Amino acid sequence: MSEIAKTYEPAAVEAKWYDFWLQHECFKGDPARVSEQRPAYSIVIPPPNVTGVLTLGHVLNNTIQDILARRARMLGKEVLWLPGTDHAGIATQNVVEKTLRKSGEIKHRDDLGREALVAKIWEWKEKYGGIILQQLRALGASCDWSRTRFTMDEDYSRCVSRVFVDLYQKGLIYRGKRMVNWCPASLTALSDEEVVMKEQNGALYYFKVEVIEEPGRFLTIATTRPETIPGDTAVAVNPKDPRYADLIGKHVRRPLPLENQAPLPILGDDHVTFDFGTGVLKVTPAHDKADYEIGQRHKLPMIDIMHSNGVMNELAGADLAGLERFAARKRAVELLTELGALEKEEPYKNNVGYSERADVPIEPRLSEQWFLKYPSVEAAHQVVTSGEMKFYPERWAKVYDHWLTGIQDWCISRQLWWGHRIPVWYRGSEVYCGMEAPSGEGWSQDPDVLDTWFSSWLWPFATMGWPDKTGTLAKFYPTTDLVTGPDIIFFWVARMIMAGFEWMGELPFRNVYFTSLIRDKQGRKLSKSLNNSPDPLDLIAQYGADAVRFGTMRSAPLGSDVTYDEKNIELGRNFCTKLWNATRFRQMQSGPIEGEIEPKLLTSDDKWILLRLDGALREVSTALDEYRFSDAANALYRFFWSEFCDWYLETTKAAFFGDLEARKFNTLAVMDFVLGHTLRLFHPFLPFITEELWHDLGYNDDLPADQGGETIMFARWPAPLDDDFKAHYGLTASDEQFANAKYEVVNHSRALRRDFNITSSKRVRFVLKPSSELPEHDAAVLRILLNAEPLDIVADFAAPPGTPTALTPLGELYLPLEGLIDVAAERERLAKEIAKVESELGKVRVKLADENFAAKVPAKVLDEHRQREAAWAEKHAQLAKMHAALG
RNA sequence: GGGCAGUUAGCUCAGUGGUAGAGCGGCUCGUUUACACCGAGUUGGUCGGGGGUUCGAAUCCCUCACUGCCCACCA
Repeated sequence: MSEIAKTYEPAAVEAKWYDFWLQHECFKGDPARVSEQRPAYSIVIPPPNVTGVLTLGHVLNNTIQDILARRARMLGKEVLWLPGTDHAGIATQNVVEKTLRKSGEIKHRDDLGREALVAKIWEWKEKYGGIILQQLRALGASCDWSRTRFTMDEDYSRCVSRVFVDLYQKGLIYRGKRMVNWCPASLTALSDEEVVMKEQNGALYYFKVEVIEEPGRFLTIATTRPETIPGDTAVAVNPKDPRYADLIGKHVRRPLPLENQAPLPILGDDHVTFDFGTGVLKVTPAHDKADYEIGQRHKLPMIDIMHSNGVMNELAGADLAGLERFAARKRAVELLTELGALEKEEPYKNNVGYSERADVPIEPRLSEQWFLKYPSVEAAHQVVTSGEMKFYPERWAKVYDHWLTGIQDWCISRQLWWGHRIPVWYRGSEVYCGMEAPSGEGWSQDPDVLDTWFSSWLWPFATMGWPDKTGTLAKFYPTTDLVTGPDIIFFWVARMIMAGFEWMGELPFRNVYFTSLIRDKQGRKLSKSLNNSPDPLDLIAQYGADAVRFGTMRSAPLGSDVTYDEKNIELGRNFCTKLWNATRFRQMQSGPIEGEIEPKLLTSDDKWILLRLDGALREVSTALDEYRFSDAANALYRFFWSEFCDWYLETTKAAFFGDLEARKFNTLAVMDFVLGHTLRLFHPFLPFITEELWHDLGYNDDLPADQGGETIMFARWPAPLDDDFKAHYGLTASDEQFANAKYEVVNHSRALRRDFNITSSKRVRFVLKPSSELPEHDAAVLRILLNAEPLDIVADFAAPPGTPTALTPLGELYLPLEGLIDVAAERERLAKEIAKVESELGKVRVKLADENFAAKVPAKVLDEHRQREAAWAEKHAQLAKMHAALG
């Protein structure tokens, strides 16, 4: 308990409490504590790249995880939120190589060689890796840092080898010469998922070739890649195509290169479509996936005309050899033109596969690689379609299903140095696969490393001590929730599910929450290169971590993208300030109090706010149960600002500043009840400020440590108010209605002030002619909310004609203006009011007059319309009477 | 080419059959002691177009348009 400062200074408060939590080991997940009474809740962080720095995407993702983890703790669960980083093979090697080149240390990785470069990357990792984990602390992430893992930790690496060997022995991993996606920039094979399609403005080139058996007869072929002509080994047409069917089995003369005049056979293949280009396809089995398959079907030779870096080799012919592939394309077109073979060139848009990392077009290339036939596909498929594992939003299940249905073998080897080395050794024609090097002389290990995702897919259990299934793994696996971006649903989520079934015999997590994508105001993804991605640490420094968290949560709905707007963060900051000041107001009235709420002394306002609190408790819990974080945040915002501050707090002033001293204690007790619930309800969203205020108000002092005595982190999650509670305190719907009616009187008074230009700060006399007796407290509240001096409650008030009047649910409210009475003006004002009422009344009456309506509408709706009509009609009658009284 | 989202106030978005909403912005007024990072009031919408179902449609159905994302071996 200490005095709340005038303004909230997030930086100091955040550092103080984060240190406190760490010192008290509040984030620790201990399997020994798990029991039936204390169930486990676990979540593994999607490991960011070691090279990563915090982005708004991470803020969104990790705030959600933190909310889930903190709420689970408050619900009395033993929580493990396990953090860590991913070695991110290709990305990290690129970053470090680039750094070394920039500093002039090397020109090329070969300058260092494999071992030295890997050592350098490790050095770099120790120094800069994990910056992002430090940054997550600034956000308030309650990860169990003592369990931080890295995908290249020694025991993690053993897990990777173990599953490789296992899969190899099961016959699911094989080595083969296949067409793969080759990245000519990174000089490695890639998986299908690492290739992104991009639309290109290219050209379609039409060139002709002569049929050898029928001199003078030419075929025209359309291609986007004329530079691959030297690699052609056939020409294909559809056998059902009447234009060309007779040519199958004959040959054409190869147009390029000039020195290779070996004829190309014309063959029939169903893959060829009639209506694309000319219906004649050049077949280049070594440089196109589809052509490769045609080649296989027809046993065509393959001519690889390119080096691995995309430069044409000597098989491309003297004219093209040595040229980079796109330069070669230009040259090939020139050559075709010179030969008179080029018929035309049309602009053409097509999709080209790009290397996701290096952002260059990939080259289909035949090479020796390791492949994996995915394991446990059926189980992974079933668990989602059956609904045992739930996706949020649900529609991702369909995407997942579709991918799993058409799944191809996974190319898992990479020609890189940074990563898990493939656990296979060769000696002559002998091959050995094992976790350790084979004994004996002359063995050499496969030089390739594994795809990064081949280690990431083990994350949920390899981080928990697998293959030892006791301890952590026994208690915390399967994890409860996974929170990640939909962009890695195939890369990571799907594969983790398979791995979970394959090695744990069980799903790895029960629920998957896919986060929104954050875009800028122009709808673009946030990215470094566009420089449209604000640094979350700057935002935290400027607005406070809670503000960033709350602003982000409030604006990120389940299931759709969000547009980033700093205004949202600002709103978060304003909200924290509001929370701070409202709490300060409580403290200014009194220090901590002893004792309970006295039911008999509850006012209609007290009952109203308790019922509104109940509504908020239900709304927030339900929303969180359904992973609707923005709805939960909005409910909190609305409750606290629009209900607690705007109305309830103002009514308490009747007790605190008015002449009803007797109610002061009870009002404090109600405030403490509401604030105590509110702070706990807010804690997962706003961990720092709630912890600070919890202590400042002294709410921690009378609770034992495991109920939030030392920290709000372990305070009980507030349950909705039950029926016993409501009965005990006499909370009924009619109390709520009465309070609402009272607040409506206030709204009417404000409208009157507006109409007669009386500012809200000016104290004026109001007279209420009550329709029923008004309790003393409510009169006092009205006096304060109306800013009336005095507020006369006069049952038989006879207002001078022309006195501004409003009809309220509690009676007629008068604004007697001495010397300012203007009968004509008041008559006009009433006429306007009447017109409005008549319009509403008319609308309802039109509906009710419709025979169809009355006959077909449900009774409930009909009833509701009749009530509405009656209400408007009554109002209309009263207004008309007042209008008539003015003469 | 296939699939999935979305289109509501100037902006960002709620609203799944019954009186169109919130926040921000704009405008007006206000330093009444929790808060000007505030309070009070006010201004903004033929709910993308067209058709249909219904007593009644932002909401259900059909269709079109536009935007975004995912999947796909027409070179």
